[in-house]
Amino acid sequence: MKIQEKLNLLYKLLDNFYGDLKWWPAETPFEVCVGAILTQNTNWTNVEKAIKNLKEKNLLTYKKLIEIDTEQLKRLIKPAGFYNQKAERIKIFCDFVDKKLDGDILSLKKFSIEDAREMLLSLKGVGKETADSILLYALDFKIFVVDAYTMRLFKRYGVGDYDNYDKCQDFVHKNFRGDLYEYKNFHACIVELCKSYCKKKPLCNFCILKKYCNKNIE
DNA sequence: AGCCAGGCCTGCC
DNA sequence: GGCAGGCATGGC
Repeated sequence: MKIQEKLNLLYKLLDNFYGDLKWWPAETPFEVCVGAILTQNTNWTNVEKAIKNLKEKNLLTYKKLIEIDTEQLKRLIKPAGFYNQKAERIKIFCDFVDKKLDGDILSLKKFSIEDAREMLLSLKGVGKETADSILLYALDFKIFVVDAYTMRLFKRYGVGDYDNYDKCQDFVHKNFRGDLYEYKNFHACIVELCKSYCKKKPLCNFCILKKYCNKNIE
């Protein structure tokens, strides 16, 4: 089977297994952005606590987050870890929304995907995965989000051995026949699958899928 | 008790 | 342009 077919089949398997994971779990595009920064190298359950703290005080707008004292912001997002860096990154991001986007993150939709990505990447604290998560889940740009899970999974399934974000993303862009929703759910399924993957458990989701996969592919 | 989580920046080379 | 080291909390 061709690699391209294998990649598309992988998504079908995941979609059959998990269905619509309804990513990103957030009420507004702005919340997606804040969540994307907070979740950097951090368990999502910890991020939820931080988001909850912000919501309880009605602080989840760029204006409120610009106004708030940085030390107080640090206390509120503390559960998400790396709170010193993340507080600064959130401040920088909100400043960007205020000064460059006229207060509306959706203004980025006026730009080409390349330009919008460039603008996000220029912000300190926004790397490729964070930028792409914002582009895909907050702005509905059709771009594939790569992470460590993705490259690991692709290697294990034998659809390519990538150790490089751009090359892996490029591979998906060229070979995955999915619409916007499927781009969103593909990444979500990969994360969901890999989170539950454990070497010690013989019948974790990964193994079940792999068996299913082997049976139906080869 | 130790390892990991939905990364990114800096400072080296 | 690649790569270690630092950042910090909470769950298992």
